[in-house]
Amino acid sequence: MFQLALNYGNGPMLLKEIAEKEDLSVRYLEHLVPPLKTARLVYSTRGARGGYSLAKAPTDITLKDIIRVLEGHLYPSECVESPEVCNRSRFCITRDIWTKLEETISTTLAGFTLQDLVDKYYNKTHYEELQ
Amino acid sequence: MFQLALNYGNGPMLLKEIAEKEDLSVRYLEHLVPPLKTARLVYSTRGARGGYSLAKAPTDITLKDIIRVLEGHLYPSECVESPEVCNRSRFCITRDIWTKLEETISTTLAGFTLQDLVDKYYNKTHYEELQ
DNA sequence: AGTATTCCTACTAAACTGGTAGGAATTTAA
DNA sequence: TTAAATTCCTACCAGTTTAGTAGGAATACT
Repeated sequence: MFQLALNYGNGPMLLKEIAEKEDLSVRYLEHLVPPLKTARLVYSTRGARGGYSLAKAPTDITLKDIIRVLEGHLYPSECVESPEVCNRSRFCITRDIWTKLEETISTTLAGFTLQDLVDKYYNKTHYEELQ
Repeated sequence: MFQLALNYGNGPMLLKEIAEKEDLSVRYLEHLVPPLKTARLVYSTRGARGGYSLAKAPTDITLKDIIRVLEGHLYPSECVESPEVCNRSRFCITRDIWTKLEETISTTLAGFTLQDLVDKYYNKTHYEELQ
């Protein structure tokens, strides 16, 4: 998603390019794509000259959006979302803590957009050029 | 640890009691104890009339202490602590985010002590009595 | 028609999680 | 001194998750 953000506005990007730049296999990346499409964070064009693009501006995609889609949840324990998995949920003190923890994780990740990463990236590059 | 905190000041507590109150097996609890001892969060007395006690006051044990001991770490990716696991660490933007995330998780958990849980517990119980 | 590329489904190997099991060591108490 | 209670140590195990690989179908451009 970071590579797509870097490429935003320049047409579709190939998995092959992303694979090279991020040192991952195309086969693996293919696996990550479907949920991102369902969540309408990216769209694809098939066939030759195809590829992937972000479906929204990098300013409008938070890391929370992405991680929720790729990892499924942000809580440290299932019981936060589904109290019924444990019959102690009703009065469990620890569960209150897990809930709090999910909130801060959630807030932290929602605080970063893809654009922030892009900006960081250019700052870092710039910084290293000055060394 | 919560049960030990509830029992703090009343001598050693049996794993059997904890197992009953938390609906876990003694066999499983036995597994959790050694790291807690090494970290000097609890101490034990063996043999008949033995059991476990907190090694410090509940006010002096944070949830971060406990979870670090039982779960080993708080970061979402190994690279936060060990940059060498990935040769992209040096310039990886995502790693900066994982580091930030670990910080907020860490801070949140360090913000709760066992005594806070005990207090919450009594408040809840009290609240339910009023229903 | 051929090539490039996404898309779909199945498979797999290693690690992790949440346990169970057997039995030795230690302490108290009758 | 023996029996009972309990922690302690080591080994094992089964299900789930993670991080992939693999084959080949569908689609679109040239």
